[in-house]
Order: sequence, then C-alpha cells, then structure tokens
Amino acid sequence: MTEKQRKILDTALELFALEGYNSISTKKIAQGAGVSEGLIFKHFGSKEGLLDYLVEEGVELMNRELDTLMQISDASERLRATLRFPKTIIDRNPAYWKVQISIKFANHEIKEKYHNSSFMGKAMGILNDTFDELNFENPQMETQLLMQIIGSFFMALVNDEIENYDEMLSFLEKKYNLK
Amino acid sequence: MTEKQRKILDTALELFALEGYNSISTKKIAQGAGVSEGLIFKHFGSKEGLLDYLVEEGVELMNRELDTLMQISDASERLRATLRFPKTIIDRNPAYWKVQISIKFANHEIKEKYHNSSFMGKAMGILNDTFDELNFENPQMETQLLMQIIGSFFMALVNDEIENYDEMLSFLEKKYNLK
DNA sequence: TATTTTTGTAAGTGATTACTCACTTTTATT
DNA sequence: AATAAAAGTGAGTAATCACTTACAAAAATA
Repeated sequence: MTEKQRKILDTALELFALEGYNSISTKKIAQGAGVSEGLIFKHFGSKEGLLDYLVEEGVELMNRELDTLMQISDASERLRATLRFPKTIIDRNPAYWKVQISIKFANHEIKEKYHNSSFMGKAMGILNDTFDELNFENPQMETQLLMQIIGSFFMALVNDEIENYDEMLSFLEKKYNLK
Repeated sequence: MTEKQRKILDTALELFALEGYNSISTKKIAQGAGVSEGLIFKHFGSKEGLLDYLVEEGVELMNRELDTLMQISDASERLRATLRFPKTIIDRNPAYWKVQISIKFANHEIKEKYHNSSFMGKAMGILNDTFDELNFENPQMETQLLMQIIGSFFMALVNDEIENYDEMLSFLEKKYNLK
C-alpha cells in the first residue's frame, strides 16, 4: 500500500463518516487527500471500490473485537462485556461504524450489496452460547432481543443520541441478573 | 389540493420509500406522476419542500396513532398495544415510515432539519405513565429501554429483517408480566 | 363576458457527478 | 544502464442534477 493510497482511504473514511457516502464526491476526497482525482480510480477502480475497501477493513476490525469477546471464559463476565460492546468498539474506531451504519440506509443498491453483514452470525453465536451457559429459559429469543437492543444502542451511540449510557448499562445488568 | 398535486405527493412518497430521498430525482417523480417537472416546483418550491410536505403528513399520521394508543384506559392493555405498535402502524402505512427512517440516515443537512421528531416526546410520555401505573421499579429507565427496543423493531420491520415477530412479542409480554 | 389568477408545459440553465484518457514521473527488474 | 511496470497528474467527458423561464390553457373572479 502506497502512502497516497493510505491517505486516500483515511480521507474517504473520515469524510464518509462525517457526511455520508452519497454526499461526498471523489473530487472532495482527492482534495482532502492531496492527490489527483484520477488516482482514486487508478487504485480503487471506482468510488464504490473505495467503499468496498473501507467496509472490508471495518469487517476485519469487528471480527477481531468479537474474537476477544469470545475469549472471555466466564459467561457472566462475557455477557457484561457484550452489554458494553457498542461503547467499547465505538470509542476505539468511531468512523468505521458511522460508515457501516450509514450504508444500511444509503443508496438501495449499496444496501443490498453489504446486506449479509458476515459478523452478525458470529455475534449471535457468541450470545446464544452465553445465554445457554447461564441457563436462561429461552436462549434463542434472549439472543434475538439483546441483538436488537445492542444494535439500537450502537446506532444511538454513533449518532450521539444517548446521554445516560452508563445508567442504562447498570439497569440492563440488573435485568440480566449480573449484579 | 389539485388532482395532479396529490398525484405528485403519492408518487414521491412511493419512490422515496422504495429507493430513498437522495436516489430519486425530480425528473423520475414527474415521469411517475405524469406531469411536467416544472409543476413540482410550482407547487412545492423545491425537492426538499416536497419532502417537507410528506414528513408533515407522516407526523400527523403518527400523532393520530399515538392518540388512539393513549386512549387505552387499562395500563396493561396499553403496554400490550405499545409492544404491538410498530407492526400495527407499519402495516397501515409502510411508505411513510420507510421515508421517515431513511431520512435519519440520509443527507446530513436533511437529518439535522428533521431531527427533533416531535412525536418522540409524546411517545415517551405515554410509556412513562404506563410504567408508572403498573408500579415498575424504575419507570424512566424502563421507558428509555423500551423506546430503544420499539425503535429497533420499527426499523427491522420496515426493512423486512424480522421473521418471527409474533414469537418475539409473546416473549416480550412475558418479560413485562403481561401473560 | 372580460379579466385576472392559477395550473400546467416544454425547453432550457449552470453546476456537479463519477469516471477516462493521454501523458509524465517514479520505482522496480533485468 | 536499459527497459518495463507502476504511480501519479490534469484536463477532459457525457450524463445527471435541481431548478428557471417564457409561455399557453384552464379556472375563478369581476
């Protein structure tokens, strides 16, 4: 990866996160990265190719975070970490997740393309095992519900729409018998 | 309201819901409605003016739905209806809510403009009163959590990403001691 | 019926879009 | 050192965008 190639990616990620994929032109990216517009297409083929690359990086990042979550041996501790998961990873790399979420509601073709979200299955697997270990009555439904809750916190945090997240966390921990 | 005026609104609503506000050009709307493109600007001033009108209609629709929810006297029954709320109103008018949700993740300026979502406060008020009446330990946090859950179901339903909604509903009803 | 106002159209406008192409400079290979 | 390949540029391209304007038909008002 060239220095300018990385610069293009970093600039695009930053701008996509700030204003959304559709609102950012390749011209703006080129200006921000200090390169010619043509170079973007030399390296990434198209604007969407650029997005592909960033999404791929995001998926890898997410998979790594999920692996560390999976490695927590104590089930209660793992569930606690799962509740804190959205905040943890957003604090670490906000831009990637802003882009990932904005895609879900962007252009229709683009939405279709990235729909499968490979890591969702992995996350559900972890959660299902955890509820199983903790002898919850209906692990599958517990998993589905908590996935929805975590997803909504994810979005709320990314859009800065939540203020008392810590209070909500301890409220949830009580609900899940973790304190 | 002229016949063609209504036709423009209906076409725009349908197309915005299908492919998102940003992806639909005024030309496409005019073609779909069978009118000249200029007429859109005569009646609504701008493309955004057209969106304003549709959003306003959606807000009124939502307020009416919330009013009927509020009129349920029995608190348990009201909570039950609240859980079913997303499905109820999406079945009735899917297009409006697809547009409302897509806006939240569209263009940055547009997102800012419609951010306040006047009916959210109303919905929270209803829910808070309900949890109060039912003597839940922490009505405020219960409200906040259920608002998140309902919001996520709202989005999942609009995007056809949920299959066992009924099962999820009875699971939730158990959690809230409604059966 | 005459006049004004509203509704509607068709053919534009400049700006912006993603992308291409001919070309030069730099780096790697033999 | 000679040659090939890759990196990079800058000035284009056609298409599309939201929107305007000059004008005609229809409806409302007088």
